[in-house]
Amino acid sequence: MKKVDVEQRQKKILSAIVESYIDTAMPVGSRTISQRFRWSMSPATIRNVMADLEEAGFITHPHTSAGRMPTDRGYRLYVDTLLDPKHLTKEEESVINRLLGRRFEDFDSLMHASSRAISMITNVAGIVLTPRLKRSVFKHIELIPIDSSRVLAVLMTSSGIVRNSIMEIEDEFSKSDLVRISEFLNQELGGMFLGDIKDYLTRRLLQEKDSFYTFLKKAMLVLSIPSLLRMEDRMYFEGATSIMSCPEFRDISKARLFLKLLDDKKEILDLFNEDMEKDGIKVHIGGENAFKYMHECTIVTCNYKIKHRTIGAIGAIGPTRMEYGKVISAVSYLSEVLGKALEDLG
Amino acid sequence: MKKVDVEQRQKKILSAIVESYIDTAMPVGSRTISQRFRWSMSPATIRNVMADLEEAGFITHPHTSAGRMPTDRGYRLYVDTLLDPKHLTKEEESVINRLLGRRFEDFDSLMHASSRAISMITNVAGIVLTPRLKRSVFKHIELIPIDSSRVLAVLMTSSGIVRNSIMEIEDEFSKSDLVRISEFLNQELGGMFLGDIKDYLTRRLLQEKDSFYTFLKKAMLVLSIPSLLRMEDRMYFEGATSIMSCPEFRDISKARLFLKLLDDKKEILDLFNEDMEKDGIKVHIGGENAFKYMHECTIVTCNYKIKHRTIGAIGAIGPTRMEYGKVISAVSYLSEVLGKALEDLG
DNA sequence: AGTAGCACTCTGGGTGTTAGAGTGCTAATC
DNA sequence: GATTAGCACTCTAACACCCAGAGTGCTACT
Repeated sequence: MKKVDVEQRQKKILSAIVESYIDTAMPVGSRTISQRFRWSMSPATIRNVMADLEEAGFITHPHTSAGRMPTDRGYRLYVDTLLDPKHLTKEEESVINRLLGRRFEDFDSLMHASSRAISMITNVAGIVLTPRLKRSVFKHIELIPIDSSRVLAVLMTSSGIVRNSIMEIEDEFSKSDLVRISEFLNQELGGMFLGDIKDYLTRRLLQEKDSFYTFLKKAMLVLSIPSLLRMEDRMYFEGATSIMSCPEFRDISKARLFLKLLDDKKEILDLFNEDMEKDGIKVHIGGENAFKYMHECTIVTCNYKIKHRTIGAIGAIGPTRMEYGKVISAVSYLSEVLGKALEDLG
Repeated sequence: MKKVDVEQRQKKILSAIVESYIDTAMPVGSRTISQRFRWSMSPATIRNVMADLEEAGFITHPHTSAGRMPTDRGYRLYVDTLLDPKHLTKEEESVINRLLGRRFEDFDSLMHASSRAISMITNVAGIVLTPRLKRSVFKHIELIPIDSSRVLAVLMTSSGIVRNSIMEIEDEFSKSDLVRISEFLNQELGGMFLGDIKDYLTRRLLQEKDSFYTFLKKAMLVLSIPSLLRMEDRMYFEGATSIMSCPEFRDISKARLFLKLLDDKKEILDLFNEDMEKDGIKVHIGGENAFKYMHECTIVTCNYKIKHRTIGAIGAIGPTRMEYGKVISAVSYLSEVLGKALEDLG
């Protein structure tokens, strides 16, 4: 890898190219730049600089007589060092406030609203991951007998997520069992991360004997209800339409590929989950993504927190040619708003 | 409106045109038909018949020297009287069984699986509406105090839908209130349709006095928790990708319109809700739809039932040129499967 | 170092042409 | 009288072709 030492003027011009290209989706020529921007340099000079930039791998041209466009590396440099932090405009903030300002009484619509807000502001697709259950804190469980063979279990986390599931029981629980079990669980597990519970109970189990042992066993059975503690992987998604108006999707097969990517949620999920480990905005540009379908996309993610603890992720996905400044600030801002809204909800 | 009296041979040929067009997406000429089908008629004869069919409004041609393609009216006649009921193939049934054969412990994935099944079999988009809450029967309500100012309400219907919501209370409920209220509601409302509850309680309210009056008021307050009894209008949707491979969406602007239609769920929802009133398969072809964005689409819907009572709807949406036979049988079959699965789930 | 000039290259849009598919009509045939 | 063959006509889709315009790279000049 060559050392990256791009002097001031080159940076300026790269910036100009990236921004112009993001704006128009057309390869930009030396003339355009020398006109569009004030600092006086003749097209010829700019051409020389461009040649350097091209050699360094920051830009290419699709054919000899075309203007230049950024490569992934070009975008990368731009995002990392050239992009001046953009603030959301008044209108954009008002969009967010309109969509997220009200008090949400349910979870689902909050998620929807968030992803919609991203897509509306940035014109790329917005994605919101539900808070990871395993990162949530146990608050309360309630076991409600429905009939002789079934129990409704309701689990609540301290961040206000409520999950419920109906559970078949085959005589193994008496009514008093249920009461004791829920009391036990509520006492023992309060404040514990859901992800840690299983281990904890297993450890306890090894220490106990006889009657309490079987009791504990039953209690664990309750928590093993698949859909109750299953690590939720839902993904809220909005904006497939608006993204289709990008000129890059003029070619229908490209559009189809993109839609396919969105369909195949697993890969996206993995990426988000991985990113969640780190704090702040993460940007994955085109070929940097391992997954081949993402090679023409950029994905921006950001974790969101409840009470200073990362609990989920939010992001945007669109063509490499996206308005990085706007997308990054929108995602970043919304991650905060969402966190707050979730705290309120809980 | 002309009287529709299309003699046998015309019907046969219309059928052939529709089927061939559905198959190839190309206007079909007289030669094609005379070759593709065995009954021996010369292209010339067929042309004459075609001219009649065209005059009657069942087919058109895009320009003089092109073959014929069905009009909406043509499709309509085909669907209503010419289509022989198609059975799903072994593979198709196995797709359904694979996707829906297992026992679902949660509602969400069942809905997803159903819409996915439709889209996989038919190659058009599958849509499933969640069971309408107002058509569901009250089974049980549980009020769980969370802290001094909040209560978690969990509502269960006899079809196994569980809805929960957190409710702010400002001192108006004591703990014993909550117990009494839930006992009261559970006794009084069992077996009642959720849609009828509000009226019922209001009527009761008028008859009562004093202390019981205020009690009832409180009870009603509980049930008015917006997200608890809000008539759920969620829609599960699958198959935007596969539908994009239809040749009609070669033109990106058409594709965009279609995606827009899918985005704007309200119109679709209205249609489904209306259709739910009637039993069985409903087919809306192109221009028959009131909503302009649907003019190039066909929507097939079918109600589904739990214990012989219609509770929701399922359907498919795609370009007018869809495989009507397959779509209709798939939707119809899945409505039954889904109903059964929901009964199991409950 | 920066710039002007120039030859060169490549694309995209427009035009012209043609083969082929399909029709409608008329006249011949069963 | 219904069917068919034949023929003139029409329209499209595909291809070749050309040309203006945009943009480059290089060289020579300031």
